[in-house]
Amino acid sequence: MLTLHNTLTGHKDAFQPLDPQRVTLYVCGPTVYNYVHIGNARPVVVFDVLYRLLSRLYPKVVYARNITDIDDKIITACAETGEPMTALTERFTDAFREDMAALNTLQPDIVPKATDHIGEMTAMIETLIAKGHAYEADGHVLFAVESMPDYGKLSGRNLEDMRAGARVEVADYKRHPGDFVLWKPSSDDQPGWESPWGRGRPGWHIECSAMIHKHLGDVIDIHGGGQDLIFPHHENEIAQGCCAHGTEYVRYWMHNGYINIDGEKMSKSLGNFRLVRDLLEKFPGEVLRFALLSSHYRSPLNFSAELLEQAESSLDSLYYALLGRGETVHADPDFRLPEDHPVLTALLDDLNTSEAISALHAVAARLNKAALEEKPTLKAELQAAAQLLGLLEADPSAWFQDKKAGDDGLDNATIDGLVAERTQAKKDKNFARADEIRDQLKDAGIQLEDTREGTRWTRG
RNA sequence: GGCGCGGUGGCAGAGUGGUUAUGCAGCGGACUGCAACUCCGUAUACGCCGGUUCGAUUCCGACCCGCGCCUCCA
Repeated sequence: MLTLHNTLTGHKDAFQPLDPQRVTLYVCGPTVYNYVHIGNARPVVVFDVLYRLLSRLYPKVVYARNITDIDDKIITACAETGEPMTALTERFTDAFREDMAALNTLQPDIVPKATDHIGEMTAMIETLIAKGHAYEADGHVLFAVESMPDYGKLSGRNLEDMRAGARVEVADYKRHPGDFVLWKPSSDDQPGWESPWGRGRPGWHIECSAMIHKHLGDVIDIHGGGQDLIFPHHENEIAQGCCAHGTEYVRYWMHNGYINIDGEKMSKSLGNFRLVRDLLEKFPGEVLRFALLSSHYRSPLNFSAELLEQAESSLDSLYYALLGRGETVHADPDFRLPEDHPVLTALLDDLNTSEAISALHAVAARLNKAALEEKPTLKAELQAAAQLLGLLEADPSAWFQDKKAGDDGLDNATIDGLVAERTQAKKDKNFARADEIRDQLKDAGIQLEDTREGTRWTRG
């Protein structure tokens, strides 16, 4: 049984899909005005694991993750670069797709773009106005939070507190300080679309509600995102979705914790972010993925070079188990991971990825110790279990040989030649020459290992 | 001010009312021509103070410290 921590209830709940034949998952995607940082990547990787898990448990999972390609930050970025909006957003959408692919995440089934859904958004806004949940004022359309009795239920706040705690100047056309924009007017130099309220553009929250409604339905099973989206974004989505369609909108809300740098939240506004793109220059994507999964998704994760180095060492040891001691082992193609496998049960417990990784190491240890005839099954077990986490999908020898190719200035053929020369030297008991070659390669970052089946080499 | 989260061994990081987390790094040993990999063994821990209990890192209360949201943000 799968249990998930639901922000709405505040504790772990048994997951019961509305329709077990069609589980629906929506995750908030990026606003494409910049390259994404590792904090943006965390929910993508976390919910990728959830997607893999759900796909094992249910016959059909529909996973959607949006692209926000209209937003004031985008307009600002365009003004700075002088680039047309679609050129800029397409550039960063492509970059996002590439970066996430490098982290070995699966493509969602649906990747809707906000600008393709302006019609759905205006239709939803009209519904909200018709039902008395929204009003037009000063060229804007605003959601009236007081029209919704349980507004604030996700983030645990009430309207009185919000009025008292308002830290920003409230626009005078708002009936209540908590009222939020559904549609706002665009000036002539800003991107905009014709609407019943004049030329304008959508507010931030409406796109997700409209796209969920169109692609997934009136009610979805799981909606995920970063903790900072709980308020106001997801609270307002609930308001829109519930009030427009008279449903509960989302049944399970899941939120991942932040990534910190030196104990402080990593964010674009603080300027202490690490771009995925830059990190990929130094570490394989799988190392970044492993680091992101090394702690529980709801805990803060302190990001550092040491974290990545430890992740790489740990991942190496798992790949070493697959690589073996020189013997040739083919994974058993008929192996199927049992329902009570420790890696699976760890993930079923609210995605306990650190425990799952621990269980992975236990399988690797058994594989390392196993008799040759037991290795095909254990190798298949390790790969099948790791697949749930999106790990260990590379060829083991390619993992070691290719991961830092180019750093040492040696191509694989040259290395193979030196290794062959050393093997001959060893045969001739010329250990001085053999060690000289090994030291030379070691200085270039290449380790040699003598196995029963011959010498093999690894980078990094 | 309102709401919420967390403080675990050198580092990362799970978990539990009594029994080894796990990984990385360290130390000792086996293997090896020497190494590497692997295996075996091993040290170091649960913020502080009370309470409940036969027994608490795990439950309860107070305190200290750190962090987050309340405003764009994964």
